[in-house]
Amino acid sequence: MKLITRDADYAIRAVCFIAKQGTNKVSVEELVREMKMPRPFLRKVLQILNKSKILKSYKGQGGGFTLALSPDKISLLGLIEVFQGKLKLNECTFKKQVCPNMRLCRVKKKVDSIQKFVVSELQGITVASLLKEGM
Amino acid sequence: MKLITRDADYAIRAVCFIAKQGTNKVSVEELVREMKMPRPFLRKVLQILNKSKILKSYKGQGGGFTLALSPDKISLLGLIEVFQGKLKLNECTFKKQVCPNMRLCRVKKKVDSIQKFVVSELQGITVASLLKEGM
DNA sequence: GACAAATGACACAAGGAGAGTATCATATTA
DNA sequence: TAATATGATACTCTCCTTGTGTCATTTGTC
Repeated sequence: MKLITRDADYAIRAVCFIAKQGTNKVSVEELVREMKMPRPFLRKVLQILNKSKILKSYKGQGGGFTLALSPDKISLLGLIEVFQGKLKLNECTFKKQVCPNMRLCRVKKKVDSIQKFVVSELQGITVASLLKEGM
Repeated sequence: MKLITRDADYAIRAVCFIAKQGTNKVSVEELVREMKMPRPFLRKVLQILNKSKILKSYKGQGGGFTLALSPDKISLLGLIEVFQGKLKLNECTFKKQVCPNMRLCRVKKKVDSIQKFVVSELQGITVASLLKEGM
């Protein structure tokens, strides 16, 4: 059970690195050298981050990526959800057909509260806060 | 991201039902009728619960399953870990080769603390507590 | 003892998700 | 216009989830 999948993990590291470079564009080449990730996979990750408007991309010679948002506006939760969809620990594997008492289900209620905690924790961690402590 | 996989979910419901029947043996037939789970899959789930000494099985005519432990000794965490292995949210997808600063990694630290919370919450929910509130 | 009724032990299979690759199209700028 | 970036997209490979199916073994009843 992974809370953070590989692509999300790559994304976190890449975004932190890009954030550190400020307004300087960072190319895929640079990231590959620096972080030793598989090039094609990283490219896909960056493209997704671009589409979801967390990064801004520049094509052509001298192109690359910069942040599209300020580092304190990018949370771990946000990055995770870009790749894994909305964080849901509480989805019942049985839909209505099997489990008629969804509202009363104590298991679901407990998992709901766990989920709330996890979401709020992940929301509180921003790229800015990660950089501050020297990642 | 599922916290509780399907087999663990089946297990929780089956164990609760069996617990309600006290010392009476419960057969697969009965469980299938009652809970509408696929028969062969449920059989597998029950066999696993038997092997991990949460249930006790009785072969032959009139056989079935009873609890091997008292309901307050069976936690949600225990049931989940039988099927999904030790609950670990905090395993870094990068081992040492890529991520040299495992100890300093703030992401890992945060996830560690989230994991501790989740584990302790799930440990606190027992079959006894589920039954008390009328599952 | 024979038979029926239960569980035990496996081996197999379909489907999807995670992780990664490969190729061509498009934009930029020197 | 050629070189250098990213964009779009389709494909592969493997493992995990969610099952199914078959035969063996045990046990209670007639």
